[in-house]
Amino acid sequence: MNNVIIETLAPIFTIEDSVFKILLVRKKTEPYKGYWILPGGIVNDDKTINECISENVLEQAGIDNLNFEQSYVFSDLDRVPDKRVIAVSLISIVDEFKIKSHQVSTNYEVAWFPIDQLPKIGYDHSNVIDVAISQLKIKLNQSKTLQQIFPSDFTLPEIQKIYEQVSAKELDRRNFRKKFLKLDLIEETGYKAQSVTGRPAKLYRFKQDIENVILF
Amino acid sequence: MNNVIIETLAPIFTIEDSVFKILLVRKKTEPYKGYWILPGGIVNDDKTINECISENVLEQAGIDNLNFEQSYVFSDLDRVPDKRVIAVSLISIVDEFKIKSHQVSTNYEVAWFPIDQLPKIGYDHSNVIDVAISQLKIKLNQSKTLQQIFPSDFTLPEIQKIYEQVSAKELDRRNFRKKFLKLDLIEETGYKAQSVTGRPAKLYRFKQDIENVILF
DNA sequence: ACAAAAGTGTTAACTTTACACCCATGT
DNA sequence: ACATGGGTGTAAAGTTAACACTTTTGT
Repeated sequence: MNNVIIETLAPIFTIEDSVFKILLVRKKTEPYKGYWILPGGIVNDDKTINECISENVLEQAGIDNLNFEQSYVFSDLDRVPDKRVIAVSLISIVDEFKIKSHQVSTNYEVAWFPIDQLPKIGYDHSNVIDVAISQLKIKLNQSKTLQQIFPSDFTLPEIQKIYEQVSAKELDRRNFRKKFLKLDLIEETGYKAQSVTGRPAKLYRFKQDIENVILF
Repeated sequence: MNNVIIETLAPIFTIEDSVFKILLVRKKTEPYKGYWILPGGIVNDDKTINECISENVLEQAGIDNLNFEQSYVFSDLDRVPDKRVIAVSLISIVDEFKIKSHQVSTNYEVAWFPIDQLPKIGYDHSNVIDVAISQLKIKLNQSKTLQQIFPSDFTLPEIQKIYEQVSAKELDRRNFRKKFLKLDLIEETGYKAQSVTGRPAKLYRFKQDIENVILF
């Protein structure tokens, strides 16, 4: 006998003003009515897990064309009340610009939360989010992941702040710059960022067809 | 409607005489009768995926008390003929000594194959094995993984050969030795390996409670 | 002119690489 | 005694780490 249901869950991350954020949707029905949960849904027999999560994220969060990478499978017997549901979690990383220009409205209440200021989370999704965050930090050591967050212009201080958060220690600005530039992954755009205060930083972009190298 | 079945699959690796091997079982029934496949089985609603794979591996391969780490989820619609089966693959790494002293006989035909000399493989398990091998190579850069393969004595040339296979390039013996010893993970046992030819190598063991560091 | 953050260069410490000879064992 | 593979040291090149002053902008 086999009453196992399989669902997908999508921790979707972005960075806004050097703050890591995750997208959550508010649950409209019991159980956990009013709580925030990850987008996702049941896998039917005519869909792969990638098709399933893409459709659910579009329907619930209004974002299309994301890339997903497998995070982890959660199979505890009591992770969903009264049913046996195994969850496959799939991480996506999206840039600020894509969200602002492409996210469409849905029938769901959707919001981005800083990862250290999460609301009340339903089911075992706190656990799913914790696992995804620790994997996100590992992924951010790869140049291709960084490129997903910064497909267009960025400044070196912005990137430095990411690494200071990921490694939880401060880095020397001069050494960071030297090391990063030596990798030969990025080039100056010739433009400068808008400075809020202080000297404006140079804007850089990733070169085309970069290698996926370990950064730090 | 939901006719999705979930199964576990276990690529189990060991190293014998510096050769990477994987454990396979011969399928006794159609489809793929006579082909070799990974141990594993259907997940019922009263088992986590870890419980499921542990029981299946014990029953089929006769090995108990393995540690498993998630590899990947395979959800292509046609990966199993006539049914919709999603597979969760879980890698285990086991040492030669444990196999020889603890593996018990089962009703299955079981064998270890060098990973570059695989037999005829059933279902999509070639693909599952390929994914597992590439992840195994990444894992072998961690000290804890190496310790799983060498819980007791080993020689430095043995370990060097592993890295030469993983990185597909030759390393200098003197530099390898210096770098590895400097990590302060291992200690001399005072004994020497049996030499087939040439000077016998010193035997080392891992220290207790080592850090899980990146090796190369 | 001042506050705020970005940009830049040099030196010392450390790590990595390249390289050749001797040692312990079995035959 | 010889063949085979293991063990050892040193010097040059490259990388990382430590450190302070100047520049550009907004107010």
